[in-house]
Amino acid sequence: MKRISQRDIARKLSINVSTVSRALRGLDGVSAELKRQIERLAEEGGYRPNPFAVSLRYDTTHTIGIIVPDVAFSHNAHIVKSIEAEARKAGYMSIITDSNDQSENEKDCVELLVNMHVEGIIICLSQDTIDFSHLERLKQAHIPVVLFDRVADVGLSSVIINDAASARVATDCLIEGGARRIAFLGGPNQMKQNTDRKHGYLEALRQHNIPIRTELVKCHRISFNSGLTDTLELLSLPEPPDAILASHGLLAISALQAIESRGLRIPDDVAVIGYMSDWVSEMSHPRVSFVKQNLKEIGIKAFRLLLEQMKGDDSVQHVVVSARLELRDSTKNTNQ
Amino acid sequence: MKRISQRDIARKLSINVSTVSRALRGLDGVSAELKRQIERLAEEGGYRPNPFAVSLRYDTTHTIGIIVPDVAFSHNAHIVKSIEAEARKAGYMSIITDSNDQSENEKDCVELLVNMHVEGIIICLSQDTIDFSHLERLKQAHIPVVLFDRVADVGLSSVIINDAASARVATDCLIEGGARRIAFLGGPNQMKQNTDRKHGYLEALRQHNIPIRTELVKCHRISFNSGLTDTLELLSLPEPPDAILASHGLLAISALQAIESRGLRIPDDVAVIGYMSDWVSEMSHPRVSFVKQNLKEIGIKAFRLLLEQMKGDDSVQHVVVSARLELRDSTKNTNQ
DNA sequence: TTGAAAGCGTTACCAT
DNA sequence: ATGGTAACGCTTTCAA
Repeated sequence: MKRISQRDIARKLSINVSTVSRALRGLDGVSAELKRQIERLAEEGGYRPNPFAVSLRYDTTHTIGIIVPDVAFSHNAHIVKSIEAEARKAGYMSIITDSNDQSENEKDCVELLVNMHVEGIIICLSQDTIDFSHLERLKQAHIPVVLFDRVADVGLSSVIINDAASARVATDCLIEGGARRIAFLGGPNQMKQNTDRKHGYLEALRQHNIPIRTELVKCHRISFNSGLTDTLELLSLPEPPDAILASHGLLAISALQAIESRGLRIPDDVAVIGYMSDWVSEMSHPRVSFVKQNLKEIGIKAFRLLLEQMKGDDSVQHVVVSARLELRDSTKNTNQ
Repeated sequence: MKRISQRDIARKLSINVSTVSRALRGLDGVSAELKRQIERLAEEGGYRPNPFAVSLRYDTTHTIGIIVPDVAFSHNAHIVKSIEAEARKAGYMSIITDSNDQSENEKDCVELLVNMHVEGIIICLSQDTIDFSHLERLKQAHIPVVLFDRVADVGLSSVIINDAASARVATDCLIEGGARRIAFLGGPNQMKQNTDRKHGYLEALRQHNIPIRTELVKCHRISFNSGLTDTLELLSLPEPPDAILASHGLLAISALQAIESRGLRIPDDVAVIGYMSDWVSEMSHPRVSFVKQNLKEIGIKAFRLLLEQMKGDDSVQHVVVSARLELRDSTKNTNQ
């Protein structure tokens, strides 16, 4: 019930706490005999150092904070898991918070983590974040921050994938498969991630001299329903698309359903490529060809960047983890 | 950079820390004028109470621990999210740990959380946990524990769904759809959850006077691959099943793929019902009829049970959150 | 209304 | 080899 402390052990042996402290940490300056006794009592009493006392003493919490839009979404969950594992290895605890993809909550998460005295924060921004004052405040307070996936140009270190290039490659692939009217299903335009991917898509069209049709570009709030609505609209166009590049797993899955609901075949009538996790692609039907992101690597890199900052390095670094196209059954190509 | 403390404020105003403490907490015994000054300095300096000092003082951490087999799996992620939200409302931080569905790691997680001095732990056991000594130790240490989903008869409070009944209803549904050779795809038999569901399944068969065929019951380690292997084996039987009840999302999805790979139709050749989250069912193809579990409710109930214990109530309670069948496209029935 | 001091558990430093 | 003490930031109790 009540936890045993060094003082308790000291009292039982009629010795001083400082001796207990030394013994328990294996420092010398304690006779072998006494050390044995102390260790036995600690063992019996189930002694655990009180991490709060230690934190207080050293003025260091060995804790980091993580903010994601939705931990329950496969992509984020895997990255969080990876960050957590890497942090643990380095002796850091992780506090995971969820912004529900809303900027409002995101600010609360920052507040919470700052209050908890975390030593650093890793953030994937909400899709509606346009005001970065909370990030500015972190910077001013010299709290290490690393952004990943959804980043912003605010002078903070970041880990992203090669968004533009991967979108270009994906679009190339669709073109090679014979598609000429390729739609882009993305998120809000304030997201740099989205504009980068869109630019990659547009660049591929340009290189192949395919005219850009603005009605084929749908950039709204990312959600299953908006993906469904947008795709149905696309399919109702006088000249509907023969391929869709979806920049988020939710959008890709909703596109699949919309296409199927219209009785169209994938990939014959409409080909699809999406950004998603292996598991979501594996589960989809037909299995969606996807931009495979090394989620584990993203997590590892993000934590390492944070660690450097926490150790005093104040350089701003941008890491790009390259993603590659994985062909499954929603595209016509079979090469690679 | 350096954080401002009450002492800093006190020094600037040449007053005592205790006065600052009282002012900042809105206790009376501080003149309005002085209080104003203190609050202004606190505001300016971005003062935050040091949670470690507070924890040390009150001997209370306001922190709970959560252990799940895999946070990246939709079902668990949603429950964790719910627990976390409910805990936050009550002023508790959550430390989320992942056992990777291995008993070995699960013990490490318990160790970690105990070291962190969490006030209570909510656990979903690993599928291979057969030794409960770590739970026993928690009980002896009077650390509040609540099990959910995968529980054990070790005298600890728990939150589960109506496993047996839901499996019986699901099996009934398959029978009503015309199935006579129904397979059960489950997890290891040491899991009470699994045996309960299996019993529900068997009971339904018995009630309908359908002979029990042991070759149709596959209870192995839960994984995508084992689900695939088991289903392929089932389909290779001289008399293959005409329906499958899968007790886990991974197993259901792998069954779908196995069935499809054999060129069989769902639900006409083989009907399927699975235990899974809404999102996994929604994403599957055909959309799997599923036992819908109120994940949010499970999380809320689990935390509330824990909270009661943390407040001193030492009664062991077992809560059942009832799940219901949701029909989609992998079964022939259209009623309900 | 304000101050002084003790204490939470731990560690570092200095003394013995 | 061991003890004593101060300090981390905060709250509480008692005294002024």
